[in-house]
Amino acid sequence: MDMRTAERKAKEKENLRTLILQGAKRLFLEKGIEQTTIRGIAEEISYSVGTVYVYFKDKNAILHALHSQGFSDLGGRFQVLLNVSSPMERLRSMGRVYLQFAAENPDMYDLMLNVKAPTEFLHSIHAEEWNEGKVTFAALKATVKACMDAGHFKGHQLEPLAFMFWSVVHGMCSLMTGKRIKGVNLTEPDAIVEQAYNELLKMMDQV
Amino acid sequence: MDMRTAERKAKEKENLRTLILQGAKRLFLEKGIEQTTIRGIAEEISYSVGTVYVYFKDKNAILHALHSQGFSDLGGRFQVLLNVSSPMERLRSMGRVYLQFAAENPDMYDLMLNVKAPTEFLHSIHAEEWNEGKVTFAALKATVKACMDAGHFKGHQLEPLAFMFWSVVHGMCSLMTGKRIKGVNLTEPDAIVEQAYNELLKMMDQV
DNA sequence: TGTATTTTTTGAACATTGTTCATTATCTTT
DNA sequence: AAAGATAATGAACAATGTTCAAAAAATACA
Repeated sequence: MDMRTAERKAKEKENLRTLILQGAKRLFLEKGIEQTTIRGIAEEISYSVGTVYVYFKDKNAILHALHSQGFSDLGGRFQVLLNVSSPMERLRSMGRVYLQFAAENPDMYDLMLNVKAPTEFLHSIHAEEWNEGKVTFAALKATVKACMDAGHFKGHQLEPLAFMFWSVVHGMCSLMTGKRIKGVNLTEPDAIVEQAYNELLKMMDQV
Repeated sequence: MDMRTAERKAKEKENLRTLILQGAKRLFLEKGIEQTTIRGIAEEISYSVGTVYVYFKDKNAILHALHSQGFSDLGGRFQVLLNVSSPMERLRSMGRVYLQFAAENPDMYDLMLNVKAPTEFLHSIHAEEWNEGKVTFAALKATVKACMDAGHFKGHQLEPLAFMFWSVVHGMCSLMTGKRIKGVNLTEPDAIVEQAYNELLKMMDQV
């Protein structure tokens, strides 16, 4: 096959792949994850069901690709925080950014950290590592380490402490996106989350 | 209808209802939530599919009933802790009990706090309150309040603080049951969770 | 340019799911 | 024992993920 046509074909392939992903994301954000069907995606982009399966092994592969996009987005927001010089302020900002990301993209957050499909996809291709999670957690750990290097969190261990911070904000996001707060509390979910995060910051200040 | 036969029939109805639930739970714990089908449940207890629908509106109703059982179990474990007189020690124990419950019953925990079906059931019957969650959170709030009454957590607000505590332990449980830790960390999930909880306790001590 | 080969796309077909409801079977009353 | 009420049934339906032989389109070659 001609060199240049090969290149073009590769590009067309990549384009169709992203087209499928775009259609999937559109449906996914519009109608929710359960209501996003392969047939729906195919119709959305005016291709047949079979074509979708040429570009993606199965539905889990599509959801995994979308989940990766979500982490890429979140990672980009974390990058911006490198401008914040004070490690403690950077850590506080990371939490706020994380909470805001989940509040703005609840379905995406759900897909990234609650839905089983993405990790099941990893399992199906015999990948035992979860890169997106590793990278995100590494960013958090680096920030916590900088705090400790600056003299904070004396008597604490880096990794468990970082995991604890992740757990707090993830727990809040999970309860929020899962609509578990609404049924329990009278106040607005967003408000209680913000207040709760401030309680954490208060505690952190005293350490 | 005869009074006593009416009673007997009511009892039989109740029995079949719990039989269905038992079968559902057995399948659910054995093969996971996705693989638990109405047909499977019916076969498990040697009844027909139609019968299941006589006793439960739909699949969500069954999953909601199981989720309620889970909260009932957890609530029972919390009751035991009323024997712990020190409010702070009671609070610490509640966290441990919560973490242990999730570690011992990961699928149940998932159903109780991650899976959408139970809350969707509530929505379908136009119930805006989530009783199981309310009761559980109330128990936590009461304990935190006792701590504050005893002079702890000065300068903190009850409800946001309690929600923050819930978020930490729930976040840990969610990351654990969702198998999000394994792909990120080399150490054992159980170990990092225990260490992270200890980091939280350290922080709480200094407040 | 016309034909052969390779690549891409298609959609009918299958298995499995939740759900419904007319029919059948069982039990209760008279 | 017959009539009436209650309970259980499972065939049928619509929707889903998935497969794969066939058709269509693109490319290579003469």
